[in-house]
Amino acid sequence: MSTPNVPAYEQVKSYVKGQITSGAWQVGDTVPSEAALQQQFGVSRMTVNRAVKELAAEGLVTRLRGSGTVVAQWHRISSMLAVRDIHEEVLERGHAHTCRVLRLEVVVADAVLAEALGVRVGAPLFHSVMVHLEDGVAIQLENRHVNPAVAPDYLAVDFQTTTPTQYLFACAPLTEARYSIEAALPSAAEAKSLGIGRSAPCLVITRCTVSGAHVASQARLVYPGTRYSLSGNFQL
Amino acid sequence: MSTPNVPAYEQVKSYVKGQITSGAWQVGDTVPSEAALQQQFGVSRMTVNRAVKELAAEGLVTRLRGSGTVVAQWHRISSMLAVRDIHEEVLERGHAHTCRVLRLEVVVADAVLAEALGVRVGAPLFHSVMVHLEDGVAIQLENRHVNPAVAPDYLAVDFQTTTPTQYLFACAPLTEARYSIEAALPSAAEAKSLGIGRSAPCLVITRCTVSGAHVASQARLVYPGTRYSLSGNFQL
DNA sequence: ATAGTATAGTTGTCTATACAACTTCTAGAA
DNA sequence: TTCTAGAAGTTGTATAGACAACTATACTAT
Repeated sequence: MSTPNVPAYEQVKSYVKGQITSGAWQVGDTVPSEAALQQQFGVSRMTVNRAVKELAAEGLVTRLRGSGTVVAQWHRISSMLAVRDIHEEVLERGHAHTCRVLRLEVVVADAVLAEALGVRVGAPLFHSVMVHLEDGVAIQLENRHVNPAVAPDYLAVDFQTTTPTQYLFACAPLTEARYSIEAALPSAAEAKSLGIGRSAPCLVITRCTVSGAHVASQARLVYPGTRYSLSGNFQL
Repeated sequence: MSTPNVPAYEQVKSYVKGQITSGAWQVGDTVPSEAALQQQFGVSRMTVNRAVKELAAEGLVTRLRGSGTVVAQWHRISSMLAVRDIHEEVLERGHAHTCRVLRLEVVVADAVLAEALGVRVGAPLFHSVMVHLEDGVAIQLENRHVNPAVAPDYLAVDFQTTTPTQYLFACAPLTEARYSIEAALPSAAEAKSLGIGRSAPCLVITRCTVSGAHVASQARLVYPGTRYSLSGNFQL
């Protein structure tokens, strides 16, 4: 090791990464074999293996047993897009988060809800509608249906101190989540609750969370487009 | 190894993952140490280390040297959200992708563009506006400014066969990308080009790609909300 | 010429060991 | 009681070696 502070495998990673990002190694080019890198850096094969394996996990290279390693086609333009708990997000910006509960009730599952939550038509479901405010400004309307089998005490939760997401996490471990993001206009009720016009475009996130064999809940999150945007970045 | 086909480290991973998703180990609980798991499974410590290290990379557990491993506080319902090349996305759905180029020209950088692309005010920039169609239906309007230093031949590209993203990838390796997603109404020109009304909400993705020292390009991608949605899912 | 076989090269996994870096707890000293 | 030093426990990194699984190539026999 030349520099004791930087691990050897990181040095190998940096080297390979540098060759790729500089354009020296083009897409489809073969990356030196582990044996070659081992000689070049004077480290053990396991160390080289770790370096290249991690690069493969990051999507920079593609490995094929018996064949070799090549520079990958798409350095994932896909990136981690965090859809986080609104409470934490607001707090992290150093602002105050408050919540106004508009509805908290038991409803009967219609065909659509029954299908989505995996219950029988006519089965009872918990339903909550609340507005989340950041420094007094409404930034999210949360319309949620909850499976009573997963969170039997949902109606008794104090949503001033606990968000539905937090409570559901505590009730049952999450095993799967599906979501979609689209642009849409708010319904009349949603517009009124958010204090925006009916023609104001909104980001609508629909999220369905699964816990084991049960669908835990389905949520429709409406964000006024003028007050909220998702952002992310991607490096290397 | 009980089953020769499944690697030992995968068995350890499955075990730990199962304990977490079943709720047996709650958030904050300590995960058995590598030495304990080593004894339990009768494998070497390196194998256990790989298993738990990968779980940490996946975000299921948090590790702290000297202290131990605990079940992670994953309020990050984060997931890979793929913002992909429109061409491939349409082809993958088995549909036909066509493209209508509306503008392809040289413009002079104003203050905003100069700042975004890291060039001087007044410097020349390439500007393209095109509509992408899926089976003849407009699904994306792409408004892009390109740094000539990165892609000097941008104006000569045949965008019927090559998308700007593909061409820019070929020109210069991507090192960084920033993007944001918001809901907005289209401008009059955008609405006309997409064949939608001015009051139709749209998903707007703004993306800035960096290649080495240069900002390669900045793009504004407008998707009609009624025809497009981003979706993803997250497991385990 | 073609098909099958052997061989070299490459990656995937696993072991046993070693040391370093860090945290936590405990026992002893002030 | 309070502080400090040390011991024990835990994770991070690295090594040398081994075998398995797979690919690609070259060679041989038909």
